[in-house]
Amino acid sequence: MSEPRGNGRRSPHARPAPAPRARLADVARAAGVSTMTVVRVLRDPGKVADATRARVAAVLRDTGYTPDLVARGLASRRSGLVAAVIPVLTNSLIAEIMQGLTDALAPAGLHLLLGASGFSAAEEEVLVRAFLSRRVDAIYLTGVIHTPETVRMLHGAGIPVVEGGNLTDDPIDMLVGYSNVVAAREVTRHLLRRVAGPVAYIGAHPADNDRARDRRRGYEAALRASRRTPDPSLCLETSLDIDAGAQAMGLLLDRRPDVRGVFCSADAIAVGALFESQRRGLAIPDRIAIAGFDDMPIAGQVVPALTTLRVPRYDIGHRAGTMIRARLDGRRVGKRVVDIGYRLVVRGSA
Amino acid sequence: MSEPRGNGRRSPHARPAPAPRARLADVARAAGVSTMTVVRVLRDPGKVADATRARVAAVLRDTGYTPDLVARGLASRRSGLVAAVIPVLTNSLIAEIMQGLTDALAPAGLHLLLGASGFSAAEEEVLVRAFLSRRVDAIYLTGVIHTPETVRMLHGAGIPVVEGGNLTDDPIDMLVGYSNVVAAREVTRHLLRRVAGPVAYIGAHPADNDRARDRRRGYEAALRASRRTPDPSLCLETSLDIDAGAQAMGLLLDRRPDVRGVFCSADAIAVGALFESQRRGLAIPDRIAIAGFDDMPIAGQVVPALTTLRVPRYDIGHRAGTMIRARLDGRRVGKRVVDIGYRLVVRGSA
DNA sequence: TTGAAAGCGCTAACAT
DNA sequence: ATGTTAGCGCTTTCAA
Repeated sequence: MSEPRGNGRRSPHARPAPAPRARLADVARAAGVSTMTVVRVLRDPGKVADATRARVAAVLRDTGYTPDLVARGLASRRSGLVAAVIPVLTNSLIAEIMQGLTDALAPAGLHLLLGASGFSAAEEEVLVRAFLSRRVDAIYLTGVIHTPETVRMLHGAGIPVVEGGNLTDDPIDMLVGYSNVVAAREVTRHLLRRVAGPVAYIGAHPADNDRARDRRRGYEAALRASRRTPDPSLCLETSLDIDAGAQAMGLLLDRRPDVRGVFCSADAIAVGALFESQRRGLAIPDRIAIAGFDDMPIAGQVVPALTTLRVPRYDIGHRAGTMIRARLDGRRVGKRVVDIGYRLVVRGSA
Repeated sequence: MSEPRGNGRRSPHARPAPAPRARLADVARAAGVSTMTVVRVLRDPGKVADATRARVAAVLRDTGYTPDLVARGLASRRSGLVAAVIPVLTNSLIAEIMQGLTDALAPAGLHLLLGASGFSAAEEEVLVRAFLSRRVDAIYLTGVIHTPETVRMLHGAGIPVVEGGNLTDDPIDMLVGYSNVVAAREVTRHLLRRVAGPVAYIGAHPADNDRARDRRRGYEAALRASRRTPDPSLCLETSLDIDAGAQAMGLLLDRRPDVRGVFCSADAIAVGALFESQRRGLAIPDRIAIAGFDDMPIAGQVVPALTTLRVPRYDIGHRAGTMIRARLDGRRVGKRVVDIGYRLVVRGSA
């Protein structure tokens, strides 16, 4: 026989003691039924007699009962939580993927637990361990580079895992991405066709970032395909933002005034490079051609507009969410690896 | 006497059955101690005899025990989860606030549960209800406009709440922000001093968005202070992105070719407006001056660079996280309302 | 220094 | 159509 609770709040300065939440047992007692009947009214009202249902519903309303999802999670072994590990929150690309993911998950009552690894596989491992401890129902990982321990834990966890944003031969489980190598090769090939002189590369640091790494590989592959040798003095690695892009472009122009084209591994970098070129009075694309990657909204607005590669980022997240839901619902996922594609967008800058 | 579990996995196609996780009781049994002793080794090793501690530690290592945070949450009434409700994930401003928040929370083992309301107070209410059901330990809300029901639930929940990004007379609990009205007035006043002709306003839709609403109010206040009357044909409301900003600027220029200055309620809009002006061959700032709000990274890079208002967005999130941690640790928070300030940044565009 | 017992609020499987 | 009985894996309180 459980007694009303709520006695003995601890802090003397506590604000007006929050009324203890009604539990299932409280509702059941007030309605004169068992907890199971309340549960049925909540989940499958058809199975309960009209009179009983009405009585229980009234109590439910009066008490403002809300289920305790923590308790439910423990009992049902389903937390209703999906975790995503991303490099940083402040990258608009990634943010769009997350928006797609949360939009796909929300209708199923699944909530998004977000962790930022700062582009570190080691930090990703820490987050994955913590999320598994929280018994998340599924995990989304950015990219395909992970520590062996991360992969081991994930295999052992027996939950759906989606890697996003790139392709790989041995995904942990499911994957939604596109070939960064091939896409970057295509952009670079476009530049090589448009430009007579040297074509440079400015990209993000590739450590623990397979997208950046593969984009550089694609650039180099395109050079070799056109019988040029990748030249280290034409390749810069920097941070993933506008300011860094501008600065890197300055460095490049100082070092190699003969450069005639630049492939930037991200639009943020490309836009910075474009502005720096403008500040130096270089005509785009005639004196120097610039191409980016991602097709961020700004790419279409800068003057001249940026030639870039469009990636369906929102779709990556949404598709990942859909695959996760399918698996949690017990359905088999036909294609565990989805190549979501991309498209070269030629504009004025190259 | 609990038996080893793990019998009877359901799906016939299930991948290699994940080994059942070790529980506290498993570790205790293997080490020949009680669960409490294991807990002590984990939390307060000094209180356990050396020999016992070594034995337990070895088992802990061998089994790779990780605590079940769901069970812990139920028993301790602390989920270790902090929820944040934001309008959208894809706004870089908000993303930086979230980065600050998660950076402040992570060291305390607190995880971020993120929900996107799509600028709808009703949707925010849905999310708050769901998060309370998850027994989150604290909540961060974007802005100061909420439904009465949201406020009621939050008051009743008895957990720390931080509203961020604006000021208000009656915060729900704690608040970290700055006066959008005063800040916008200052930017507009700057424009009015620099420009002879009409000064227009392009802003985000103000419904359920108090920051946008207040920035418009600040604009209008500055006009009145300089004895001008706000003119509806000079005020446009649109979406919060570059494309929308460009389009709105086009509309404005068609409608009021005499306009000489524009205050945009966000840098994203301002940058779009700037590009549209450039496409039309209008000199900035001589023919038309443009000012933004937020000081996003791009503001300093566009040519000419954007006059704008700098807001310490990362700090808003970080400070909010610090306040939440303080309260969860049982410390009293001295200033429950923090005016984090701002700074007018004058650059070439106005 | 160590342990036993009683929950936390819910779900699941099996009664009736 | 409704109820009963055991847990889920941990924390908490009280004892020894």
